Amino acid sequence: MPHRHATASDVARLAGVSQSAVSRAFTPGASIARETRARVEDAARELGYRPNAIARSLTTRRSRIIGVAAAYLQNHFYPEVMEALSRGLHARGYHLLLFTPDAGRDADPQLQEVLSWRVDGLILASTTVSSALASECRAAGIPVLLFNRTSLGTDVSSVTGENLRGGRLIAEFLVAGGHRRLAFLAGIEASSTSRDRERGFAGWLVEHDLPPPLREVGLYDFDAACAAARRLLARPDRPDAIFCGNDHMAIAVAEVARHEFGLRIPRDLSLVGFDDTAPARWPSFSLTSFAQPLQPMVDAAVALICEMIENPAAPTRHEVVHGELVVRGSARIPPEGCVSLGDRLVWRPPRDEA
Amino acid sequence: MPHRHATASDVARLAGVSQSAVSRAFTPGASIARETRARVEDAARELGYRPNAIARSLTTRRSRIIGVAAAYLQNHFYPEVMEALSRGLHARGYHLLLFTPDAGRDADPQLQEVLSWRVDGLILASTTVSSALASECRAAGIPVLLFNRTSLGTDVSSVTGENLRGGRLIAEFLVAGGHRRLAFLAGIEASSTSRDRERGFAGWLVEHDLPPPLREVGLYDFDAACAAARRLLARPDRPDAIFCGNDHMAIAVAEVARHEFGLRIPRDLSLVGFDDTAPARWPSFSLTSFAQPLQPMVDAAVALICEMIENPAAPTRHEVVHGELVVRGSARIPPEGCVSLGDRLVWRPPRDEA
DNA sequence: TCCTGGCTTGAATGCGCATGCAAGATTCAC
DNA sequence: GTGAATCTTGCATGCGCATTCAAGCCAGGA
Repeated sequence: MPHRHATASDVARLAGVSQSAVSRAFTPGASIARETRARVEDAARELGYRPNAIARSLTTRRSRIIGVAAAYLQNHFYPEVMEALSRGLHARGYHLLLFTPDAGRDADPQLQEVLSWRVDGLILASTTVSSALASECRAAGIPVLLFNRTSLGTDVSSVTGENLRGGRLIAEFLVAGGHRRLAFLAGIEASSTSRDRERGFAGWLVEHDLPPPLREVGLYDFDAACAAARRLLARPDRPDAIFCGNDHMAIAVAEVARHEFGLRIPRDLSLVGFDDTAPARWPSFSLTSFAQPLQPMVDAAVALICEMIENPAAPTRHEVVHGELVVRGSARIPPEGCVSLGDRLVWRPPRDEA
Repeated sequence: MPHRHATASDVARLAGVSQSAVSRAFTPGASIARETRARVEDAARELGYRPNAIARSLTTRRSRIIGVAAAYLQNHFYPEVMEALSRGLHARGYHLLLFTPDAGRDADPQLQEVLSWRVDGLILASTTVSSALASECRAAGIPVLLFNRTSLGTDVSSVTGENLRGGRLIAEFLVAGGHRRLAFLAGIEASSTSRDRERGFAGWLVEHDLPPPLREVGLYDFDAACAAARRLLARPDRPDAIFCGNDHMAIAVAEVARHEFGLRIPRDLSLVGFDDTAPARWPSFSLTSFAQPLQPMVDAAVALICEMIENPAAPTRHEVVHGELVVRGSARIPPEGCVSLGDRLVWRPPRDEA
């Protein structure tokens, strides 16, 4: 019953041309007479013909598919990334093969399958690859791009936000706000984002002869972050400001602080997040957060992966996309340094005119 | 520089067998001697061979790819659906080609491209197809499944939650809680979910000789829902209970009610949502919401699309997955009818023992 | 008129794999 | 020990398309 799909040969027969002509009619820039193309297009329309992307990929050896990994879609940040990525890649003629690795470890197992599709490139959001697989990809000429992660031992290109600077800035911001009992809520410890944010945060404090922050691990998970918040807030030397590794965890901490400990934010506790996701803007949270600008990051990723596809021999690159500390109501606001930027309030260290 | 991928012939040469043997070694159930398979596997390992999925698809005429559309990823519900779908399809050996149609209209334009990949099936979440394309798909033998939507004029299979019953139940719940000035916040008016929820809600009221609810449109969009909430709450005959077409909008309404109108929930205003997404469980919202059980819905969708692939001639089906009204703190709780179910409190109409 | 060069076109080929077919190898029953 | 049944195997072919190559066509210059 299911009608077979029309093939180029079917169209050729109807149009009275060769199969090659049909192929040329659907290949931009191919050598074909205007009139012939029109005849082919008519016939194609009549038969409902669309070139078979699979067959095309087989001969051209380019699939025009990008494998995209996204674990951790619970974090509002990533769905938005997916959507933007999808649009960006589409605009360049690529399709998007989605897979969801298990959170917290590298994407190897699922990656293997995706590689059998001879994807033109690989974008890994919130995951990493093993070095072994990364070099296998390099040998096979398949560009790999880490999004919002970098890889330690392995030389893989990446697009990230300013994790290090963000961490430093937040330390300075909280200290400028008068806080001295600081804490950091780490995400997944193996993740470069969590490490860099912490390194920036703790590093700035050390450099300024301030005690290192308290520390708990929230695994970038809501429930784990709640548990970490309970431990942190139950301490006799309860911190008066917490920098949370991302907004998702910051919201968890806010909930626990308010509803379980009866704390007022920011009077009793300042909270700063990272990512500036949609819920951060909801008045209930009004979260001060370091913004990773989504669209620029995605644009950079799309541009970079396309360059890598065109020139697989190019050296790896690490793009860092500039962000801002967006000031809202969840953390005490220092007396100076706030600047309005567009419709947002951002914070710049007062000594710094930049 | 990029090493070419090893092919079945390369492996065959190394293993001293024919290319057919290699193919059989990678085809479960094929007729091949245990020892031959071992030899092939060794050679394959040595060369880093993986069967080329594109070539395989070309010959088998099955791509083992499912096209998945997801607009509206802002709503927490859909990222979770994507993740579950990805896992479910993966478990059955399918891959997932993602595309993101423009919200609020049918997925036709992008669908055309996806069809050129000869996908084995199509799952559309929060979108629909035009009847024209739907019948084209049927003619081509490509199963189409709507997820969380149904299609009016067109005969396309679907998996939905109990939109109609949910709407009725919520009406009954709010009336049992003593409310009389009810309002409904619609999503996208063309969407079947919004229509069905409203039909259930308003229908129950009419049947019980109660006045129809006030009505505003929030387009399933946060900002639009905020604006709708402002209009609703500024009325002289302000409603004392609002049923919001989904949680995403309910949160918008909660924010406006609290932070712009100074209302207390549920003392001044009861709020009920739909979907029971993660934020509904956050204490700040503690949203009473009709749960569309994610995993059962996704399981049903995966099972259904697989059946449709195996039997393309089967008649269309409309699966409705049973849900519950989860009672939390955002709406006044009727004196009776609450039942605890697992770790949740759900509401059953008191007269009804089911 | 003849030749040159630019456009178009079709035939032929191959991308990498699965599979029908027939031949060869092996096993089993008798 | 023999014939039949069962397993394995390689050969050949085709999936639908892009692309190379050579041939055909036409316009323009000599």
